[in-house]
Amino acid sequence: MELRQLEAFVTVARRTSFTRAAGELHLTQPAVTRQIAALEAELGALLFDRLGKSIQLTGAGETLLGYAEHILRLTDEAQDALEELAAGRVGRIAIGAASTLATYVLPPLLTQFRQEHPGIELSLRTGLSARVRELVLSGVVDIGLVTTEGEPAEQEGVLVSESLGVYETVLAVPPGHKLATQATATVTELTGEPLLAMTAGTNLRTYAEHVLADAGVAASVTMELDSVEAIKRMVEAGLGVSLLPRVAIATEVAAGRLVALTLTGIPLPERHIVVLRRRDKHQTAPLLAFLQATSNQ
Amino acid sequence: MELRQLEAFVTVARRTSFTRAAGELHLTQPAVTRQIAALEAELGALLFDRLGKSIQLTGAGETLLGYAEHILRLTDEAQDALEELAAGRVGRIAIGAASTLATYVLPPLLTQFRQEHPGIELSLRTGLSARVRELVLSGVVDIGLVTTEGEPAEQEGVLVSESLGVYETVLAVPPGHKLATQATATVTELTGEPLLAMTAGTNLRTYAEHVLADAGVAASVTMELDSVEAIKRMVEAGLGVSLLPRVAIATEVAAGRLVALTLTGIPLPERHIVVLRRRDKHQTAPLLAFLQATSNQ
DNA sequence: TGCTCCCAATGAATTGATTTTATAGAATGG
DNA sequence: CCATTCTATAAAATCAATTCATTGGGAGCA
Repeated sequence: MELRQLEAFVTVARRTSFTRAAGELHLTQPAVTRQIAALEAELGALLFDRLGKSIQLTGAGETLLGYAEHILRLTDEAQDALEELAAGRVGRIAIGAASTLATYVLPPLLTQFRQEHPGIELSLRTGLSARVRELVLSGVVDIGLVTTEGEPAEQEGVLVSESLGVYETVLAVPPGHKLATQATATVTELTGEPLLAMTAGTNLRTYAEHVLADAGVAASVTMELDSVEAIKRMVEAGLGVSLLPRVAIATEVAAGRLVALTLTGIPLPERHIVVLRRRDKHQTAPLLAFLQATSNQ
Repeated sequence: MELRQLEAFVTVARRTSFTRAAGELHLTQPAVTRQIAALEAELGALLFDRLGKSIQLTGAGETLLGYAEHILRLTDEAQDALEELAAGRVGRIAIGAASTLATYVLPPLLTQFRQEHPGIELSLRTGLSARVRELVLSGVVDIGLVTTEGEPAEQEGVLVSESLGVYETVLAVPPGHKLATQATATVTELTGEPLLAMTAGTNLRTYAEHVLADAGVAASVTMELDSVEAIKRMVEAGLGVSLLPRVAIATEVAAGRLVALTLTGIPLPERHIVVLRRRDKHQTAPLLAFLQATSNQ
């Protein structure tokens, strides 16, 4: 059974004539005759009674006709659905993102994207940057948003990277702090300051320790927390200062609850916000739209 | 899009491998690759991301997979349905029958047939024998049950005939009648008897008149009715006698309410109960079962 | 009855599509 | 880095479908 044969069959049944069906199908009459004959042979059933000049569906033919019309309608629907996908009107994007980015960068981005592309489903998985990289590699997510040490390699293995900008770490102090009037701060100015930090093992903590060590500053970590949000509240409460991503405190800075000081004289390479994807994974229309939205941010 | 391609696609998707799918389909791997490639080209969409060693359905692939599985399930169902038909477990027989036969011959036949073949729908159209013949010719009914004058021709044009037996016309008299003790009667014995007859124009009336005329008997038609049932009631009531088909009074004879006398010395050829069908119309399994049931009667 | 028209079926040749064989190219896993 | 294990591709062979030309059979009409 082939769709071509079913189409011929349905046409013959509708026009009650092999010859007329042939015309409609842009075929010759023998071709149609043979397709029906092939169907009949395979199904082991006569589909038409050949009553001399006219033909008539048999019971088997009527039964098959119902199925054939259903099947052909489904093929049309399938094609329509794929066109919708190709046009980017519907679809699905699976995003993997490092936790900080998922919390502070993605929400406004996704909100806007969802408004502009209401037909596209979004799914989000979060994790450490290394884990996100694995998700992209295995194809579980279409793209990953991670942070990197230094300028990302354009391409490594099957992965393609594109930087969305610098992922700046700033010094967060409460408005009343003695450094709060400055726009910038050197790492050495942190000497003696009570420092709030993420738990050991996180990217942020590792980076902070590197920064301090490379500058020869022996800062005292007075409190260790497992949540950026918690650290922010502590700093606001005047319990100390902290090195935090600029994107993580943008809201508090705008509201005047925190002050962000750009760190100068940092010996480490700048970190970047990077979009990651497999080179060999097809970029669907929705994905392209999303990538464009992130770039324009 | 062809079913062969969809089958290949579904297999590849299920086994997540062109090579394994090829084995399952009893094809080589390049053949499968080409079928998928053809699908992708026609649909204008990538169906799988080729991630080096492994492959993964794209969004378009997932969309198509749903349709493809649905479509393939329908083709299986269609084949099953046609097998049911071929096996004669389901089906439909359209029967045309002359009115008398429909009333007195068919009911017990159909009752039994329905019990033995509960899956087969039966439809019945009645009419004069000539009309039934037209219905068979035009293919509106699968077979016709008619009465004929004389032995039916085995084949005339596209019609095939088979006699089911003699359609005997007998003399119906009430139990107390003077002829009621005889088993047979000659036509001349009808002289002077009050005769009840069908309305002019019916086959039965025409036949009765021929019988009487050819025997030189001038019988008086005392009452003309348009229903065999009515005539039977009148004869039972002693209002006269009548020439009726034996099959039409079998019940009353068995119950002792009427007596049937075989007519002897009839100059006309015997009438037959005949099954009529188009030679070029396929005999389905249900139809064959029905024909066999009628023959065994 | 015979004639013509019209339709489907068939045979042979051709065209077209699919499959196989053999091989290349690419990525993974040790 | 090498061996392995995938998919992709090129060319030849096989298989299937289409066309052209023709036959056969029923229907309509004189």
